[in-house]
Amino acid sequence: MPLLPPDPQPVDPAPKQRVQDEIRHDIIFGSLRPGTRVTEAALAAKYGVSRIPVREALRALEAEGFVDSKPYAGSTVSEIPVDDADDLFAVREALEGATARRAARRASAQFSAGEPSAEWWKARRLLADLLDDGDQAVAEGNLELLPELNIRFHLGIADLSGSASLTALLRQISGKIEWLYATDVDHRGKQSWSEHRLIMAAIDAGNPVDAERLMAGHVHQSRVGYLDRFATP
Amino acid sequence: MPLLPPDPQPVDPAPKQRVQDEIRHDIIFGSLRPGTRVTEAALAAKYGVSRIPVREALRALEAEGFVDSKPYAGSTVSEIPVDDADDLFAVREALEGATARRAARRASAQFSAGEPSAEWWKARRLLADLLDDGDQAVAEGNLELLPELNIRFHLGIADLSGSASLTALLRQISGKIEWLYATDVDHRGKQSWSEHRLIMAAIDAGNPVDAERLMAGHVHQSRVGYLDRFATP
DNA sequence: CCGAATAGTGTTGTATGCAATCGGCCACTT
DNA sequence: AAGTGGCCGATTGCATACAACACTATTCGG
Repeated sequence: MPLLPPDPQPVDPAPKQRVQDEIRHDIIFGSLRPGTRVTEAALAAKYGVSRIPVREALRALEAEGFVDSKPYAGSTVSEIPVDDADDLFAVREALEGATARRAARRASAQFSAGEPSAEWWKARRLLADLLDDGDQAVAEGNLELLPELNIRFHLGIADLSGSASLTALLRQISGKIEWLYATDVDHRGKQSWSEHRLIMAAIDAGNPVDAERLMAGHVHQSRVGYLDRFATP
Repeated sequence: MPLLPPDPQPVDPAPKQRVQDEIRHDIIFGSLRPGTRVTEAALAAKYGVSRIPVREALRALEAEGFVDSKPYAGSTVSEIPVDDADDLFAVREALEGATARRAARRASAQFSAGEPSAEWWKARRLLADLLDDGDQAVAEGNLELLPELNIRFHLGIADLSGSASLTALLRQISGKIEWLYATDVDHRGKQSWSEHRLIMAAIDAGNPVDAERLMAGHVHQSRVGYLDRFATP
């Protein structure tokens, strides 16, 4: 019986990154509940890779605060930091106010210096698509898509700010905050999403003051909304 | 010539952690300048371990924002985020205000509920030693010891707050901020260090309001001092 | 019957080897 | 001579193999 050619499967571009994103997604939105014990071997089998990529993914997720590891003892999914909710939102307000302000500054700088750079256009284009996707989701009532789109929008703004260190911080904190909403599926409605276009407009207009104010207010609204819902004072 | 017995060296307790701390220390304080290309093999040889612990350390440092890695292309030391200085300080004010406040709350909670837990005592003890070491360094004029002690004090307060997620965030941001001071050896003087005892006292007194106010003011002072020195408006 | 030392099992930590990929150099073409 | 294509060294990504350690259960002594 003739063997088929070795492996015409589409080559997996980056196993480690894929594994890391999958596990994080499963923790934030899905199946991996806090306290669950996760072993490298099990995850390796689940994703069809060896332990090494899984190890690296777990280390990264540990740095992001989603799993706790003890040497030779294994890893477990962290507890959702509900007690830190208010503080996390406070830090996020400061952080996202800064990213929005810087994004607006950078936008005007890009245009005043001739043609914007390629990477700027790429980031801006991504945001345009995200806004469209979100609007479509709202129009069709697919509110369950919003949490993921929401993260990506805010990270997109951070990218546009051009600050790697602020983006890294936001990546860490926004994941946690989205995690807080884990049990609440359609927690933020159409109102919250529509504010994104206002923020985007302020950035495009190169208006740092409005961009920061709108973003801080936007974040503050979700903070208040969260605390109203899950009052843990 | 007779061979010595195999390896009477004191056993290395945690190579990966040690390597990671060493590299980060070299980046923040020492020899590894931004833009330097770091290869796994070279670091492995330097620290006498195989590539795997080095890999994991580099991944962690990448998550912390100290190195940039591209797949199959290698890693380089990141640029010092001088442009983000003001924003990083702003975020840090919000963050450390929160940790100090929570540390004070937790302190009173520990004592009101009978005997404090063992881990609380351990963290508190560490801070006591740090404060003594810092005072001694100031008294003897060893100001070059202060940056490292400073990081550890602030992280110690975060530990005392009992919030893992806030501690993780601070770990990331405080490293960057100390990095900003890299070129300036004795940047903060005796005044700044002495404020630490005031903060500690407010926490021990279980006074969240004072703890937050003092800590925020303390951080704000270093922010102002930094911007005065390296004005990049 | 109970406590403590101990062997067993499972999991992580590290080392080595090989394959995939990137960057630069050189010959070749136009 | 400048641009272009392909080859080669260097480096990382991953898989397999083994060693070190933590946790559990079992057994032995009291």
